[in-house]
Parts: sequence; C-alpha cells; structure tokens
Amino acid sequence: MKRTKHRAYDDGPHAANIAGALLNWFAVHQRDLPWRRSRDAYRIWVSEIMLQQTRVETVRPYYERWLAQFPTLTALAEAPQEQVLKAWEGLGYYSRARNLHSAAQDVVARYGGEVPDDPDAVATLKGVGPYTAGAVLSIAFNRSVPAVDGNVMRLFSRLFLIEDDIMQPATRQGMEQLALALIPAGQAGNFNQALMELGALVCSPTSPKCLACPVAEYCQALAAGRQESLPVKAKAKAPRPVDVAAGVIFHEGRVLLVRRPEEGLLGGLWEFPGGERPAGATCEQALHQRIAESYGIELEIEGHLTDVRHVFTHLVWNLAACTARVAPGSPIPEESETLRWVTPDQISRYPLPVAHQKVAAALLACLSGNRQAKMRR
DNA sequence: AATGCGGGGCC
DNA sequence: GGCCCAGCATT
Repeated sequence: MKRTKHRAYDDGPHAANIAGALLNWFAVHQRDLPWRRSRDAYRIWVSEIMLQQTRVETVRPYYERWLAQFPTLTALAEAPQEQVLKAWEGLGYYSRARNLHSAAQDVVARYGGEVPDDPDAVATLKGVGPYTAGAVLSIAFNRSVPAVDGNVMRLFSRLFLIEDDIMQPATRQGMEQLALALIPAGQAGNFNQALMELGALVCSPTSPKCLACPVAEYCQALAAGRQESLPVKAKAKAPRPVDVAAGVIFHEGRVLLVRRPEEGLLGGLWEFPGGERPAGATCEQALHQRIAESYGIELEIEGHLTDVRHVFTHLVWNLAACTARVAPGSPIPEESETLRWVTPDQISRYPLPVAHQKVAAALLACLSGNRQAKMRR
C-alpha cells in the first residue's frame, strides 16, 4: 500500500448518489455567469485567476472589460504591462495580473498561443496552483482532476464531518483525493463546478440553506446539528498598523508620480511619493526627509490634503496626504520608467492603489473647488 | 509550515 | 469590527 503524506478521508457508501444529486442540482440551479458561456481555455483561465480570493459579483465587471480589452491570449501577451495593471486596478493581489500576463507570453512562446491540454504544462504556468490548474483542466478540457477551493472545503467539511483545520495544506490535499474519488466519469467539469456552486449558493459560510440542499440526506454535519460550526479554520492574525505619508508635489502645474517595485505590496502600481512614516511623525516631517533622501527634492509644504485609512489583509495603512511644491532652486528629477510628472487630469491613466485613488479624488475635488471659488469672485 | 499579498461585501 | 471570498509564491 502506498503511503500518503496527506490526510486520508473516506467518501463513504453514498459517493455515487452524492455525485449524481450534485450534477442534477447543478443542471437546474447553476448561475448564468459570463465565463460559463464559452469553453475557451483562455477565458476560463482568466476567470479562475480573477476569482482567486475574490467574489463572483466583484469579478463580473472586471471580466467583461478584460475580454473586451484582451479578447485573446495573444492580445494579452502583446499588451504593455501598464495597460494590464490598469485593467486589474482595484481587484487586488496584483501579482495575479503580472503572473497572468507573463504566463500568457509564455504560452505564446512555448505552445503557439493555445493553452495546453496537458496537466504538467498547465501546472508550470505562473500563478497557476493546484486549484486553478484543476479548474482549467476540468472545465475547459473535461479532464478528471480535482479543483478544491474554499467552497469545496467548506462543503466537504460538513458533508463528511471533517474537523481538520482547512487552512492546513495537508487538509486540502486530503480533500483533493476525496474530490478525485467522487468525480463521475466524463463529468469532471460539471461536477467540479457543481461542488463550488453548491458551496456558494447553498452550503454558505453562515446560515447554510440545508432545506434546499440536494445532498442534505447524506450530510453528516447536518445529522449532528453541527453545520454552523464547520469548517474549522484557524483565526487570522490582526493586521499590523502602519503610518504612511503621501505627498502631492507640484511643479509647474504637474504632480509627481512614482512606480512601486515589481515585487511586494502593490507591486508595479504608481503612487504619490512618500512611504512609511516613523511612529508619531507628521506627514510634513516624513515628506521633507523621505523626498529629499529618495529624489533630492527640496520641498515647501503647503498643507494637509486628506487622511485615508485603508485595511489590507495583513496591515492597516493610516495614510496622511499633504500638498507641497518644489522649492525654488531645488533639483528637479527627470522622468524615467519609475518617475513621471503628470497633470492632475492624467493621474487616472495610471494604475493606483485604492488608497492613493482616494488621495487623487481629494486633490481633484480641491482643485475643482478652487476653480469654482475663483469664478465666483 | 508559516507568511505576504487587496479589496469589498455581508453579518 | 470580524469574517470570508472559485489561492499562489516564497521561505
């Protein structure tokens, strides 16, 4: 007997009945989603990347715009990264966009622009992990591979009364074995989608709709009255607070935008220069120091513009934004790949973090207010 | 195995 | 305010 590193779960005596009930339910109740109107592997792939840690209703408008802008894998591969990030702006986890872009170029170079119908090849694509590989292969090519996401883990935790922490990799691997064993022959795509759709529509995180569930009669958690207390999931750590400064720095009617490094938080996005503030430091103090250090600019601070509080998964920005202008005689940094002087109305052409979009909105409101005030005078 | 990585919607 | 979401890469 082969030893398995992951946990082993038993699909029980009703596996075939469960699978059949799920397929029947899915045939009737599945939502009409944009990515279900085609079996094109590129479209399926795009949808699966967007849907990582992201709700269907959030993804829908991004997906529609994306396909209008990048209708084919080749079109995506040939687009500049700036345009790709702009199309992703606001969706979060920006490495998804950078990896998808780079993987598309990879598919053009290595597979002639067609997503390979090959598990080994798909698994090597950047940004494609076990779930996404399984989803693309099963939905686009109907290959019998599991696609276990948060929905499926929640459903399985209840259906089979599994009390292991779903955050543990070993638990997910065990559930992948379980999912594989349940796939009906020739129905992988529909079955995997049925599992996720049931998790999304019926076996919801709170208040599961067990009365409407097609597999309620097989559900061990429901039988034990424990459906509300599963799945078991470790609590996330509290986000760490970080004070941040952002400077709207004017010079001859333009403001300074700088590009964040490719890797790390908000990688590749543009922002108003500044950065982390030492604890207790004001926006003015932090800007004087950091802008001089990084760009050699001497500043004259004009005043406070706005405060933005922004919560990430693992940290909280307390962002303070000031306006300033370049002091007379100060050196002026030249434009480069990571530095631009732009007029206020051009800011929205650049992909910005949401927190900095709010600073830009405050700036435009302020400028508009000044203009109206002048006209009234 | 643990951590970094967004943003929004719902209770 | 907390929780969750069609996860992945890196260490």
